[in-house]
Amino acid sequence: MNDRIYSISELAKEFGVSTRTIRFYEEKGLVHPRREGQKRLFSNTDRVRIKLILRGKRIGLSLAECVEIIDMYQPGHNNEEQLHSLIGRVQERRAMLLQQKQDIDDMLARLDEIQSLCEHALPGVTATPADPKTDRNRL
Amino acid sequence: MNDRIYSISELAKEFGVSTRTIRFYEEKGLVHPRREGQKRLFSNTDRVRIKLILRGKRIGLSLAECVEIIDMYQPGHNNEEQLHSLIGRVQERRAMLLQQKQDIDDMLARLDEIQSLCEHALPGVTATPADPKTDRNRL
DNA sequence: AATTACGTTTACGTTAACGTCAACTTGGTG
DNA sequence: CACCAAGTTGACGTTAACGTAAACGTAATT
Repeated sequence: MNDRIYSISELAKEFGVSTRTIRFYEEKGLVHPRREGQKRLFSNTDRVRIKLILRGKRIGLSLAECVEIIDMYQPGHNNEEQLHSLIGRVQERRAMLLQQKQDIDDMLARLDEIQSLCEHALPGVTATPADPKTDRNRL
Repeated sequence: MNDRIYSISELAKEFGVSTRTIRFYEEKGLVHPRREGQKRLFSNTDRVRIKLILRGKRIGLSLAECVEIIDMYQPGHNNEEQLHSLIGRVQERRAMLLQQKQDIDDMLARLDEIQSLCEHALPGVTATPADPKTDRNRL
């Protein structure tokens, strides 16, 4: 059941953040490590939450927004009224994410243009051989 | 050639930001409105730049990062050395954007799960009839 | 006993991206 | 003219998300 425990520096290293950051997340109630004396003991649940937070941050969500999404479905809180409002929030989020994907595609298109301009302006056209896995110009 | 001029409040309204925000963007050198006495006169170029900035912000870029992308290709600055480093930066950006798309897809998947859980927990399963244009569960 | 590694708390500092407010100018309108 | 709407320039305030530094605890190693 992957019930390892993790030290703070272990997680900090795994995710490439400072220990200060993780302590900050605890202050904000984003994770709830147990204590052994003073030492924090992080569960795998905590670890996953951190992972989700960082994923949210990468797409520009605030910490508050990350938590909102992470904690959206708390089983037990299942009153019919609440479920419907939850579905509403899910829909809103979905719309925002789709907008973001559109924005990203627009930017990728711009980058393609720029790169193309660069390569035309270069003497020996040294176009990287186009890795088929990532080539956005392929058919 | 779409060479209208725009007032600050006109642009503020169009993009749903405050005039303060636009003045702030000028302070930071993101736009360069001409002046008629004191009044700022925004060109269509300025308008497009603001649009691009807001697009960048939606996906979590800082203003500095937005400018970096917007101003990436300045024709004239075309020294071979610089073109290559520019292509490098373009590649980095592309990688980040692809990572973001992945993150967004992961989140959309989570949202799908949550919604599914909600709907199963509801008495009359009132699943919205699934618009085929946006239904992420379709085959 | 001293050093090293890892951890802790407390507290103040920092940066970005604006918001807010006050005091002023300018261009029309009744 | 009196007045209002829209604009201007400072200048200070604010929030989020950490960074940084000081001063200390604990456990293992030398």
